[in-house]
Amino acid sequence: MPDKKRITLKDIAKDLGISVSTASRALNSYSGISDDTIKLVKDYAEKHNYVPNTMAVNFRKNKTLTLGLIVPELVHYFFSSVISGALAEAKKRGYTVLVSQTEELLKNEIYAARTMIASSVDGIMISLSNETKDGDHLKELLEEGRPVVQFDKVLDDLPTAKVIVDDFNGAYNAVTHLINQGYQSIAHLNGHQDVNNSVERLRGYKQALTDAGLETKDEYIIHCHDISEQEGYDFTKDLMQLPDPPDAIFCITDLVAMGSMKFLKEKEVKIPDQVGIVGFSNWDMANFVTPTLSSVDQQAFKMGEKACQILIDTLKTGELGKDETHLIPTELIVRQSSKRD
Amino acid sequence: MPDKKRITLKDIAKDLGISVSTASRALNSYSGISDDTIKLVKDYAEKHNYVPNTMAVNFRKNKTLTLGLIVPELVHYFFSSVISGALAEAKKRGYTVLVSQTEELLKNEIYAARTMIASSVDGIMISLSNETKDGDHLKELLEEGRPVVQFDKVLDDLPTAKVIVDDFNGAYNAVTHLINQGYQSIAHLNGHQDVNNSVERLRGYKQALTDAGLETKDEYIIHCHDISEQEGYDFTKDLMQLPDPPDAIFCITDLVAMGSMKFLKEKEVKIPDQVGIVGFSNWDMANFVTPTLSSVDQQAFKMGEKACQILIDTLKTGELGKDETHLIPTELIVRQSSKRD
DNA sequence: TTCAGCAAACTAAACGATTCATCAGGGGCT
DNA sequence: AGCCCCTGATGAATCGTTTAGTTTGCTGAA
Repeated sequence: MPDKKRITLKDIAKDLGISVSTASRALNSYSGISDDTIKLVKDYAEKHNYVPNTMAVNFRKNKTLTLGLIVPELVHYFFSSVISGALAEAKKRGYTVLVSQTEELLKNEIYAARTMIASSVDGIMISLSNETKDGDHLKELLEEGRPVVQFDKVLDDLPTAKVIVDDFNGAYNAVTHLINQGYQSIAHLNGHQDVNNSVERLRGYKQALTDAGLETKDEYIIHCHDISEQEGYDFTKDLMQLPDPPDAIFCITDLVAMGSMKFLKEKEVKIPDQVGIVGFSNWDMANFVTPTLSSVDQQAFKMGEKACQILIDTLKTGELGKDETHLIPTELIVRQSSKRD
Repeated sequence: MPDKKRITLKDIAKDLGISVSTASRALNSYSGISDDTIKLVKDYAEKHNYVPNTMAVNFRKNKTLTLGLIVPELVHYFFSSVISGALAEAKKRGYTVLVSQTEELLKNEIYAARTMIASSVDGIMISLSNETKDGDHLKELLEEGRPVVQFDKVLDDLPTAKVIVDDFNGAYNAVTHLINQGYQSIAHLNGHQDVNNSVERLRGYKQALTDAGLETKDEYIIHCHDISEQEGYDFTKDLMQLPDPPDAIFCITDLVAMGSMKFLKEKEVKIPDQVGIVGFSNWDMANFVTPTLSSVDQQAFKMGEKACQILIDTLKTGELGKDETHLIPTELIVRQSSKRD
């Protein structure tokens, strides 16, 4: 059992014949310490490989330099990218990150929030589960003075900073692109109308059509329930059986787009010649399907970065985050599935 | 600024007219406290929502109930699954997890290890970066008595517990499956021979051929450098231009398999009729390519679980982990790309 | 010469929980 | 009655660091 005991401030002080407080101040470059002493202590610390005991520091300062990050699903291109961005920003600013996933269950989310409190993180970033309808468990954090930043799936009436994807413009640009490619009858596989993202994307879709002088048809707008590949398949089938089938489909998600393309390929409908497809999310698989799938990139990495940045800024200024919403711009990635010229 | 001050043991003691130590012992169900007092204290704590200050406990006990987890790449199906498994196990046993990624760079790995030490995690799980050739930065942890568990990409001569995929049997089963499907000339797109996984998979490939009485041909074994889709494409082209081209390809990775299939589809070679393909990793995209890709699932979730379990067991027993290697069995997922009957 | 002023160092308290060593009091035993 | 032992409770030390408050000693001005 190695357990090589770490050297402490006390050891330094004793060996150098100074007091513990002097050693502490010297290392932290506090005022009221001579340059000589500072050098002396720093050299000694360096040489003896002094590492301050973080637990003691945390305890004393009542800060941990640790942030909590709660996501619904970890094995997910979008969320792992968000985490990646948050980790990068946190690292840059000297913080570490405690990660937890809820599997889209409220009870896990509450548990995670409690755990974060217990681990005394300085603040948290969270993307809410689908089940979450109120934020009592987050209020507990706020009441303790630990700031919260919501991202992606947020609760509007919870007074915290929020970072969300610019779904409206993402959808708007995607549909406008389809129009520019010459598609005339564009359908939209949308999601639940009680989910914000779905609402915004639908709004963007409609606005793009309107702005281009195209009419919106109700039968071209279908709402998925569980946003699965199967639904993409089934609803595309429905769409293509309409008396006046669409010549392009804007899908709420790449997964739905996969199902959509699967059906079309089975029926030997040519993509993009006969029907154009654009997805949303830009999963890595968009590159690997045939034809490759055009998609709206949500810049998840940037979202993680931004959320983390806001959180740390809040911690630094000491103000308990303002209730501001930040939009992350999307980027349309055009691939084969929608390029007709 | 809310900052509702938490109640402390001292408060409880004062209000109840007992000593702090009695309160502490009562809450921790120590011996030598009457049942009456225990009930009294527990009820009071419950009522006033007492939460022990974790930082103080950590400090006092020199334990954090926090584990470190270091992976090369977070945005990656395999690694995010590992993390997911580790988080699940950690949660089950009351631990939290600090996550960090190295982007396959040694310098980041060293930094991450340092950060973990500084954050005083109780122990860490790590999958090494490609650049890592020695484990000095991990020895620092071991010397502090913090156990380390290596997984996936490991350094054999570092005396820690290791959890790795059973690459040999995974490859063996994949190739045997191809043989059973009637393929006779099976090629293998392998990786670097200084990476353990590659060596093992190659060994499994050869053994399967030998056991089936088939001969191994050198020109059927190609070593990729960066294991990319492009390489899969290029090397498959090379293979198919041989005077005696293979009728099946076992690819070191799904990504390589993607490239392989891309080439074959472009040349209108029928998969699986003319050429069978099996990949390794079972990425989610294996389900979305056409035809769907047979692949060896590495059970990443289980690997994370196992690594975490070993780590926590080590912590509980207090022994600094034995140098044992645990193999995680693989599972062959047969899809269209290799099913000929 | 004396003392205000200041820099540099020190002492000690504090953070909140755990735990070792101690103590009071009561019951049982001789 | 005197002694021991046991139970239930207490006091105080401790973990390593930070920091408020104080002391020391020196310089330079009155």
